[in-house]
Amino acid sequence: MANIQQVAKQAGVSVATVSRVLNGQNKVASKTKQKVEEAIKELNYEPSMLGRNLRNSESRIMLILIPTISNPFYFEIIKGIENMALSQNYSILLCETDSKPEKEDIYFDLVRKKMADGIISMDPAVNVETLKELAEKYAIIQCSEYGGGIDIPYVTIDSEEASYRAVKHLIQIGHRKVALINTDEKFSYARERRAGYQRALAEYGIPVIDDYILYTQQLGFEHGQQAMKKVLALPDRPTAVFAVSDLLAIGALKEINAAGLDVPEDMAVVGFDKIDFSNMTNPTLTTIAQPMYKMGTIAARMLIDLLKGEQVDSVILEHELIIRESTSG
Amino acid sequence: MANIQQVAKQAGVSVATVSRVLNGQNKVASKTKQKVEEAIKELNYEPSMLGRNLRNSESRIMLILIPTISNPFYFEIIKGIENMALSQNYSILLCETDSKPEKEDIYFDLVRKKMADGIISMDPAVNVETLKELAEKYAIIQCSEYGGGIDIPYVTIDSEEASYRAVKHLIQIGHRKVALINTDEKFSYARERRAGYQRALAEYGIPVIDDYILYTQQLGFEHGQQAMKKVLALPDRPTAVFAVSDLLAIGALKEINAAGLDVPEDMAVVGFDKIDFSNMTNPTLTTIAQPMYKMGTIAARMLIDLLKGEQVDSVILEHELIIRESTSG
DNA sequence: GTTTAAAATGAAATCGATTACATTTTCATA
DNA sequence: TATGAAAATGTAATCGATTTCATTTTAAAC
Repeated sequence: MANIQQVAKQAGVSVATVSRVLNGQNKVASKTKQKVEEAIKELNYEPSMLGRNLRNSESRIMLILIPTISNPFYFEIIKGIENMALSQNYSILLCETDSKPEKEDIYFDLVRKKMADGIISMDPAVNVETLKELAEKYAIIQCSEYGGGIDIPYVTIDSEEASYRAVKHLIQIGHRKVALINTDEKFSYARERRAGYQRALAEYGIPVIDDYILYTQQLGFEHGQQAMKKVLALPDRPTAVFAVSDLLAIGALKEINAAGLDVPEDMAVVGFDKIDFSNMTNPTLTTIAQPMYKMGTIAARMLIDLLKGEQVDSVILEHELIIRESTSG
Repeated sequence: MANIQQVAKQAGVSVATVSRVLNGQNKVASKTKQKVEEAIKELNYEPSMLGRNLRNSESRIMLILIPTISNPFYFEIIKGIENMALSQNYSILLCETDSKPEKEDIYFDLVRKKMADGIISMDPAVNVETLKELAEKYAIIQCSEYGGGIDIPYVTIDSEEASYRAVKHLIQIGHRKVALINTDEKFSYARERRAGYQRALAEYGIPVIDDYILYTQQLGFEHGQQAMKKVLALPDRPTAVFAVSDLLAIGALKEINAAGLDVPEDMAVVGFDKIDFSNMTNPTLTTIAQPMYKMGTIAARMLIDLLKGEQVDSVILEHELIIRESTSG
């Protein structure tokens, strides 16, 4: 575990010269450079990030805030973030909040303590006040989710429009009784997706029936099952259902199967996110694809720019309706 | 962004005293302590991990090496690791290798550069030579996977026994033609699972048919589909299949459905891992449950102990056969 | 009021790098 | 050969904490 002093001694130069060789920018005579490189090799020297980071007042770590790692929705985004980060010599600290403020706080502290340089938040449940406050002093990007009305740069898709298209698709293939399985409207995307749902209905002159709109606490499989149970129990049963996440939709799928009904014959289903598993179910799931990998790379790029002190603007990416078996018998 | 000097000045004490208050162990007069705490509050001071880490020659970060984040198998393990790590003031750096040595190397470098204190490797494809070399200087734990014959502590289950039980279950419910969808036997667990498969067959006097053993490159859904295609095309078609991962099994399930066959009537299926999705398929999947959360906490505990310089022994955990619809009509 | 041991506190070194500034070397030119 | 600018290198401060060792303060015992 040699340090820069020892390398300098071994090469017969000063630490400044070794540092210059290490960082490459400054001009060092090629003969000197060679001596230093030999010394580095001989001593098996690896520069310590601890020293470098302290001196540079940075950690080269970005913190990724997600509610839970169990939702595959985040996979591709994380991959995108990771690859961009890696290419810029950043590492990522993956942090599950479980949507709990206490855990959130632990992670925010990491930034305050300079363990991480900035945050990419994908947690819709994040404490908006704290985030806002934090954003005044630290670099923060919101990814896929964003708290409305805060001045923190974000990258996301147009949820309202995506939802509108999903529901329009259902109407166009003949459905007029469309249920919506939504989550808590404290989340902006939930409000937007309901708005899109209503816009599609309105466009075709279909009245909104309150009983057709279900709310779940979370986006998981079981919540989809429970919501679907209620849908199936409705007196005037819908013929189609749009769930705001694939996991919800897959839960609904399972429940419909369990009730002995056929998808899409008796009940068409549309999900949201295009997670890997949406293609593994039987039938495969019609869903809205978000450009997740790209979203990840952009979020990471934005954070890095922010850290460099550059001006960063929010980005809205394209989405796509993927029609599969659950809406096309 | 106050530092310890400013706090000391504000409180009218030396930095040593502030440090002592911060770390709590040394005795500081309660009056002094109060002064310091007030100064900390007034200046909104947060100790910098950069300074602390340099001084302590540690990063308080552990590196988690996984082949890909796309396999839900790792979820619970990661959660286990994270919670244990958090409780001991460690953070985790999640690193996807994509089973590529180049990416692996980038992450190994993080340890060499003291960006991370140690490694929990869950990557069976990891370069064993490099790992062995690294283990001489750094703290490393193998989790769920382990390269045979290396002197690196691991936590895992008894794969041979688990596989034996899975196949025995199939035999006991009446199957004598059991296919095995395995992965590359360069992985120790693949060798062990084949051994367990053979032991079960042998115990019931069933000859091993080479054609019934399939090998896939990876553990993913598509690989399960492809392997199942081959199984279904066999002249003397098996009546049951044991896949060494749930994703493979789910791929197989899909393929069997696509062929118009019924599970478990025409083909019983057993998976391995008990990922969340194994309960969302139709039919639900019989599988081997590994105590993943526990495995994660133990791995983290072991790494922390290793970092403290303590002696650490390998651990083998219990597994459990979960019988569900795919083997019980 | 001394004496003395224990408790509290402080001064300064240290961890391992980077970098501003000072100094030395090189080398083209007069 | 002397000159001076440019290039190369070195010295030492710095980042922000912890900790050893020395010093001062406290308080108990006589």
